[in-house]
Amino acid sequence: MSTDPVWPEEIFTDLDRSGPVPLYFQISSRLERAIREGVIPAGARLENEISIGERLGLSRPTVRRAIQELVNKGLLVRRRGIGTQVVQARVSRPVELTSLHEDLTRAGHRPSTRVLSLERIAADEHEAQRLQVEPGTEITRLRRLRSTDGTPMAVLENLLPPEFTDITAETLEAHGLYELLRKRGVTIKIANQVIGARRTHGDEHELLDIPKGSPLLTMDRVAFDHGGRVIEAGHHCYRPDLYSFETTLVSR
Amino acid sequence: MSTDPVWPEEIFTDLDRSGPVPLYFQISSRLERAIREGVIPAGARLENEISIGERLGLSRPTVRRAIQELVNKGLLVRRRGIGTQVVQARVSRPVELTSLHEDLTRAGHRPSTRVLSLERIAADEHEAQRLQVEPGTEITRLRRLRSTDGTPMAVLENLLPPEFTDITAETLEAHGLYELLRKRGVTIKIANQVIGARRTHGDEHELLDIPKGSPLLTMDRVAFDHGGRVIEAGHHCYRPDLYSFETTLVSR
DNA sequence: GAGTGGTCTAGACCACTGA
DNA sequence: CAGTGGTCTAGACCACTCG
Repeated sequence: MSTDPVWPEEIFTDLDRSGPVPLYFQISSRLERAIREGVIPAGARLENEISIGERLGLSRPTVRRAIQELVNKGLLVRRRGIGTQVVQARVSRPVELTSLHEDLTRAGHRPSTRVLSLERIAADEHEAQRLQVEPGTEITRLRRLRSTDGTPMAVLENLLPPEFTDITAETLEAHGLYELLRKRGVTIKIANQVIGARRTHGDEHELLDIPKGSPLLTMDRVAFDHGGRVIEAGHHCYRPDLYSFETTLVSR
Repeated sequence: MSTDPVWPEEIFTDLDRSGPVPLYFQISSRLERAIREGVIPAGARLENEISIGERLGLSRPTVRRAIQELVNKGLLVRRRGIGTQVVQARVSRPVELTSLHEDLTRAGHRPSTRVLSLERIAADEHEAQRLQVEPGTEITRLRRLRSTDGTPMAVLENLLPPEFTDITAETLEAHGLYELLRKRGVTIKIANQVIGARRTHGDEHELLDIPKGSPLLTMDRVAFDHGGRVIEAGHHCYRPDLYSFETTLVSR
């Protein structure tokens, strides 16, 4: 009890018990902001779960769940018999279920997209397998060039199942694929990703303005809805000098 | 209630209420095995949480926690008002807080390691910053070649802080770095990773038996203990035809 | 021994879904 | 409407760490 594991009271004013936002989420998001802004410094110890609950008028499981969220994000470390501490390590944004377009916008950049091709085709064997449809099914094949602040950054190739054959190039140049899918009520529940590297093929070096045969960082993704249906299958390649994948791993 | 969301009773026999293994973990791990082995098929619906609890003599929060584990792993999908279903999509192993050596062993391969160099040096500015020590501190610099079934696969460069200056090349050729650290009671709590790509430098193409200037998949990692101290900083490069990073992402 | 997080119980009310 | 998961409460006992 020599150290004072407290924080400014005002972090947790105005908890809304009637609205739709869960209490544990209100707690964890405010706590996260306070940590990221340095209001609660790295290495600081939190109060124990029970007294936090008493101060806020919450039960221990609710407080505990809020803290668990930040433990999972790698912002806090809990140790039995010791307490809860703010992590010293700089935390990077995890690989999330978001699109490149959204990642860039959030990072303060202004992404732009050029649709290189947008075709409705009959799926060949390989494409049909990726989308889990019958070969010959009419699907959408899409190829885009994504730039950031005017610099070409990635070539995005995507396959879409039959239900999305009405997407137009104009909307794609303005809005990012995932944003369009969400607007149609399509929810991505799970995605499998494989990250790798290879040389440029075909016209990729011209599109990305790099030497022919240069290394590319690649990401292959298949996204599923709640029923296990494939929503989208993508093969993306990035200029490795402009893009990389960051993750924070937390031991369980 | 038309579908019968049940499973073989024998999955959950022999729950151990006195041992050190939490009940929720016993449930989730057995359930995971049953799903991975196909005993519970993809798309099957689970019973609701309350009746599972009654059948097993457990409270709802305990059952719920077990299910949540598998939702987080991407094996189950829960929807309010609907129920819980086994995911249809094939699930890949997530990027975990494990070493390459352990990943390979678990995948049934026989990794071998050649220690290329193992030096105790005074940290230059850049190395000191990565390990978060003072420049000039005596650290360990380590360079290894990791092969699988005889084929060279990755060049692993690591920096270790002063407390590990007594590690020998012999133990490193047999045991993998993380295994050695764990044996000394060192626990890695958090790691930041950046995955990227670049050309080969220096002698890397010779070591990996690929053309000079070929693409490499790279991973930079800094691992921390519970107190935020750096345990290890690594720069690894992999032959992209032999290695890639797989992840399953689950929407929150 | 005092204090911490880890686990577990037995209820409760609500929001959402489908028939 | 009944059934589902999402949230929340108010306790309890335990294992672990430290002084």
